[in-house]
Amino acid sequence: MSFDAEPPFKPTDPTEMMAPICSVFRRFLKSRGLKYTPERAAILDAIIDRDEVFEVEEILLQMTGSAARVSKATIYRTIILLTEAGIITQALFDSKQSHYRLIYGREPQDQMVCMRTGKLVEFTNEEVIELRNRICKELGWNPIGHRMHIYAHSPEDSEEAPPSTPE
Amino acid sequence: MSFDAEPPFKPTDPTEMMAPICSVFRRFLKSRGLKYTPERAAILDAIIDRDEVFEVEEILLQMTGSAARVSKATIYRTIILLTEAGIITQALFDSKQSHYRLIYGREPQDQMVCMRTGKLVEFTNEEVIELRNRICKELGWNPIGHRMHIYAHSPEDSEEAPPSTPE
DNA sequence: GTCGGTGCAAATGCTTTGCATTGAT
DNA sequence: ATCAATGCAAAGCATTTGCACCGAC
Repeated sequence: MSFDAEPPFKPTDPTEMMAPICSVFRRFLKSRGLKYTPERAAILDAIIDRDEVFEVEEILLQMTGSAARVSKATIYRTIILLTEAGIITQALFDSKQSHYRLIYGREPQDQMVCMRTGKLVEFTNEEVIELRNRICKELGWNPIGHRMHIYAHSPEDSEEAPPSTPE
Repeated sequence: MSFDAEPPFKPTDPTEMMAPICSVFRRFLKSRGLKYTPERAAILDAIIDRDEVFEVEEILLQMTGSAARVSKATIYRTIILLTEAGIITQALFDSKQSHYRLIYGREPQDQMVCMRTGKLVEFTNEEVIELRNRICKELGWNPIGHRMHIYAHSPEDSEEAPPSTPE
C-alpha cells in the first residue's frame, strides 16, 4: 500500500533507514516467491540514497556511474514491486512522466508548490490527516491515505509574472 | 489559472453555465489574437455537456457521433488553450493518460477514490480550503489553489481484496 | 533442469508536431 | 495576401513487453 498513518518506525537518517527497508523488501519478495537480487537491492539503495521525489531516468543516471548498473527495464519492473510492497508510491506531479517517492517509514507528506518558480516544499500536517479522517467518517468510508497539494506563491517571489497552471 | 476560491458566478446547470463560459473563452482567445472557431466551440460544448472528469478519447468519441467532428489533434490543441484560459484543469488521477475537468465557475473540487473499485466521489469542503489557507499563512505563502485526493475504501466494498496503489 | 531475472530491442499508446490545405479578414 | 486553424500522418517519448541468455537452487 501507499500511505501509512502509523509507520512501524521513524528513521531519522537514510543509513538508519536502509536496513529495515531492505528487510521489508526482502520479506515481501519472499512472500511472493521472488528473489532479492543484486539489481533489485541496488535500485532500492539508489532510491534511498536519493531520498526525494524521483523519476526513473534520474535513478538510471545515478546508477550509471556506479558499478551497479542496471537496465531501464529492470528499474521499471522493480518500481512496480516496490510500489506493491508499500515502500514507494507514485507522486503524480505532472502528466508527462511518473514520479515516485519513498513512503515506507515516513509520515505521509503533503506538498506546497510555488506557481511561479516550481519550488516544492514538503510537510506533514496532523490537521490534514484529522480532516481527511473526519471527511471519511462522515461518508462512512475507511481512510487509507491522501494526497494534498497546495498551489501558492512563495513569499520570495513577489515579482509580477503570469501564473502557471498546476498540473 | 486553475483554481479559484471565489468564482465569478455559481451556475446550477450546464445550460446556464454554457453561455458565460463560451464568452470567457471567446474573450481569452481574442486577447491573444486567436479565433473562436466552430471546432473550438464544439469542443468546449462537448466538455460542458459531459460535465465530469474526462479524457481526450472520450471527448473524441462523444463528438464522433454528432455533426461536429474534429480531429484528435485539434482537441489536444484546444485543451491547452482551455487550460490557459482557466476553464479546465488537469485532474492527475493516473499516470497513463491525462484527465481534465471543468473548473471555471466551480468550487474547487476534492476527490475521494475507492482503492478497491476505483469509484470516484467529488466533494467541496470548506474546511479543506480553510486549512489550506491557514497552512499557507503560517508559512507566509499566498494560496492559489489545492488538490486533495483521499484514498479510502467505500462502505459498499467490504469484501477482501488486495488493496491497490493510489496512482 | 526448472524458474525466475536481466538486458536489449521492439512494440505500445498517449501526445505532439510538420505540413499542405482551407478559411477568415 | 496574410495569418492562423485544421486534419492527417509521422514523429516523440515514457513505459511495457517479447525473447534469448544467465544464474540460483
